Amino acid sequence: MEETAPQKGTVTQRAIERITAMIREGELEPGERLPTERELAVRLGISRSSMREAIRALTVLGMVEARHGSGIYVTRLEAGDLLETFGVVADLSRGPRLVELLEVRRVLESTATALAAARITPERLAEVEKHLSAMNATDDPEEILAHDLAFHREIAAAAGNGTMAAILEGLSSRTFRARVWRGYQEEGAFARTRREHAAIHRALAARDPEAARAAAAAHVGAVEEWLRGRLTD
Amino acid sequence: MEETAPQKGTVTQRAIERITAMIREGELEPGERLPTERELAVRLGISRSSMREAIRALTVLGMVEARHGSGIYVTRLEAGDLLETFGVVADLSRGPRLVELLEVRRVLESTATALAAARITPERLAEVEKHLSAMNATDDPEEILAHDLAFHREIAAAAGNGTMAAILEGLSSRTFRARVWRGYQEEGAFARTRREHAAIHRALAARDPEAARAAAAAHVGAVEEWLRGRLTD
DNA sequence: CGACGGGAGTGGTCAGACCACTACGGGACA
DNA sequence: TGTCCCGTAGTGGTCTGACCACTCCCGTCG
Repeated sequence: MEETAPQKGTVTQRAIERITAMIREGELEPGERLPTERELAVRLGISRSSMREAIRALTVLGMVEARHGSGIYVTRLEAGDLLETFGVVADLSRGPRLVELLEVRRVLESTATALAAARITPERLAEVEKHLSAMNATDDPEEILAHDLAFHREIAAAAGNGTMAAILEGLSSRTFRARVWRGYQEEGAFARTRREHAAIHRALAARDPEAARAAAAAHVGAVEEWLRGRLTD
Repeated sequence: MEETAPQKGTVTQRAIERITAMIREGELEPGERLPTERELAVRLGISRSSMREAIRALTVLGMVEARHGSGIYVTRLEAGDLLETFGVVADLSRGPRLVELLEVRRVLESTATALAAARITPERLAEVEKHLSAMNATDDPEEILAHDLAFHREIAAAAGNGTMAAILEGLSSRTFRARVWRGYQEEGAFARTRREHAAIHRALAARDPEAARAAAAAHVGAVEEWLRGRLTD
């Protein structure tokens, strides 16, 4: 029936796949600039509107970045770039799925903390200590949360697995932490959190992976348990 | 200087945020149909082209699904829908990051398998057995790979954490498995893989979480080690 | 030699038209 | 009376061409 082209799916979808393939096969290197929207549209034989939709899709996926007036560029294609969308899951989750997310975080965070205990450099450990003190030196919830995030981020980075760190980053997205943390801290969990952070830091300083794993698991597990209880009410 | 609207970011970006907010706040329920593209464009005071780009972005994020001729619908918003994009990381990763991905998978897969050992139902265990036998009964690599995937998928589902299962699904995306698996199996790892799968199954049947965790970790770890060695060549 | 100003080129937005497909209901038929 | 079919209204999908906002570079002027 058809003449030449199989024409499966929408033209935009095909454009997305074509460009994805070019990036995957290495025809387009990280940081490299793509042809213009107009040129890409001509090359693939589609309209500029459709091409723009494809570009938008790739932008959301973190594969590509558009700079107004300058051009479209391939990102560094690192885990952080590609996993930025991970945060939406955390943002849109409610009820039981928040517990699931914490469960995943407990598993990954404990592993990352254990790895960090074995690999962390003195400089980075100092950074961790900095955030720990800053966190204990203020009463402003916003500031506490910020240092709390930075504390764990530093540890995740020290674990040496960028992919794991990127996933953990997504699991701690601002709105997620704010939603869960608020209720947790309102019930006077400050002291407990402080003790747990101190325990994690001690394990890191002692270069004790097993203790670090246990401390991190307990830390996340505490929030997890609290949330579980709150859901059954 | 400005009159009324602060106008931060592009209009498309704002549209994405507006609709995301509507979904997050529950104004739009899962499965519900959105207003027309044309209507949404009018409501937010932007052109249809820009609105279409916003819709495309939300489609890629798995929050929304467009059906030609019918309308735009909010997805079920389950972990599987939202984490579909996770696969692109696996598809675009090369070299050291493949090892990182396997490291993450080892951690999550071992936990999921341990949970499954404690929770799996007889029916689901029968499914697992089915794929195990099917995998051992053929020589066609394609078929083996398919049953291999299904074997682990079934176990992940039995663990009862949909989010974890969705992440693992992304880590086993077709192209990823094909790329890594091919080289691994070509070196005669069939027998080894078979033994490891059998060990995992035994642990599940025995309802032994610790054994299951160890077997799964060893299974993924074997591939991980092989890949590590191949990268240093 | 350096600052600067303008123009070419890029992504961002808009408008309006038409195409492809779905869903639904009214009419023809058994 | 019931069933099937097909027309049609309405939806997403695509195209065109125009203009705007911004970046970057190069030639000019001080």
